[in-house]
Amino acid sequence: MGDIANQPAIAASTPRQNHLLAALPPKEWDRLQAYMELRPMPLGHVLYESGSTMRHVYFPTTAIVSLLYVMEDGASAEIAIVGNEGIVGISLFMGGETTPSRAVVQSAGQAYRVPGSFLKQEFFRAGPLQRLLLRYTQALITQMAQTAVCNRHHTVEQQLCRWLLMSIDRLPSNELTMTQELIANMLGVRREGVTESAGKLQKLGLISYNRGHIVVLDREALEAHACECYAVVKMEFDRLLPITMAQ
Amino acid sequence: MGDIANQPAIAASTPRQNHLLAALPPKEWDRLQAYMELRPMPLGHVLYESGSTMRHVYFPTTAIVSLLYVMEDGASAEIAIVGNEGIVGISLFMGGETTPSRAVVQSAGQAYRVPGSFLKQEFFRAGPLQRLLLRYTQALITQMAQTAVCNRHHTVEQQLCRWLLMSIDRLPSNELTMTQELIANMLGVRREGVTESAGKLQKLGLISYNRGHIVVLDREALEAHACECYAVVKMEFDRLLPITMAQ
DNA sequence: CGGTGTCGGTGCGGTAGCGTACGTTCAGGT
DNA sequence: ACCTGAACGTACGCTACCGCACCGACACCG
Repeated sequence: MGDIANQPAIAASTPRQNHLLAALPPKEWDRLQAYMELRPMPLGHVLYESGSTMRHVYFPTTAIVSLLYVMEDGASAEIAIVGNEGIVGISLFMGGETTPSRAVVQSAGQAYRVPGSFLKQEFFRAGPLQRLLLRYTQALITQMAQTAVCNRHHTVEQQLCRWLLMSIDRLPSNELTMTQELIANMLGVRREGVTESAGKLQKLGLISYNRGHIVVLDREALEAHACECYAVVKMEFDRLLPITMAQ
Repeated sequence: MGDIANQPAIAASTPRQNHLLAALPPKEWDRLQAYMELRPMPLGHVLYESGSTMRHVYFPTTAIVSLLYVMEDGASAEIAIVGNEGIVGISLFMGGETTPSRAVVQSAGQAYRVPGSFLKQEFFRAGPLQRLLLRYTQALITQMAQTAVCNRHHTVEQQLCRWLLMSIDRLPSNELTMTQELIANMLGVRREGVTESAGKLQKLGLISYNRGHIVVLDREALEAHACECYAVVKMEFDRLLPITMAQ
């Protein structure tokens, strides 16, 4: 549709599409810029494996990355989701270097890559970058906490609504490319459960989907259908990271 | 039993019982000491209400604090658990000042209280204290992430085992005072569910309980009964915070 | 000593989601 | 044009857990 109009040329990302990068003051920004490298993020690409040492951090612009925990028996569950509002690889500056979870590209796009050692060095200047990253980390913590609550108390249908909303919030349009099987992996439920819930949402006219292509038709109704978890996390992100500057 | 021998007098806490405080170098420690105040932590006491501004942080010594999310309909779920290995109130130095969750004393004891403004100031010296707190925060993140996974995939019985293990890890003995009703609130399940699982564990000889008094009889078997989540979190805490110094 | 409230045990119908299995529809390749 | 495989639909028995209701046991208190 209007995608081409919205994204001139082949939509080469600009760093400022990432909200964290956009919020940096000029001086911090200048130092960082030299080390940034734009990288393609194909669907399914694994940025970090569980327990592996991280060498880079990533600032997504158009890509969406899922933080996923994979259990011994192969079952999985999404811990959090990171798009152009955030950064992948917080454990680098938090001090642990690794995490027990996996970072995998959930929606193809692009991200800026920065060497971990350099970001760490910048982080410990204890300036605006540090404050920004810490605030983001707190927002991420809220998201994880709410995921725990949601997993405990809410139905698959509610969780699907939340997940769809969180995803399109991180994309330029109201469409996303994602099979029901993949969504099931993220939510940690059966594929059939997603089929059923998605079918229900389609019948209600909230979404339409077709072979891995999902369009959100009625965003407001979808919000009404979701559990409170979506709103709680969104409000907390807006509160902690009000710097929703030039996209 | 040997409790009296282990805890001379009425067990007045010493600051170094908290692992984070114990790990501080002398200089940091000296600055902090003047601002610390030992506080009793009665069962059920609410340290922070969801969304309220935090004025202090707490370093538990003998108390255990639960980070609990309470939903609109009154249902609840534990997000994480903090004992003498940690600190309550990370959002103060992370930058958000508040969180959408509640901190409530799950096991009575004591904690050292420090004014938030002072801790924040110390944190931004970007020295050992900062590094320590950030590492702890990452460990906490792992705990929350694993809670999300556990809520998704594991049975009440497995979760109960995990919860018991995490609790006694933070206490000097293998006993804890906790009704099944309270445990149910923490796990976000029905009281009857806890009754059933606890009864099973008792029949197996892993624990014994009586009117709010639980004794872990066979720790190893309990670990074997728990899901992998317990071990994952424990290993991550040990890795990130190896400073398990003088208790 | 008996009353009252907390704590725990049990039972029963209802249901969301699981595991499994098998079908259908569509896209893309040779 | 056909074949293959990916994506989605449907159905069935099963289990864990919920909501509710009720009851017994013990502890503390007047």
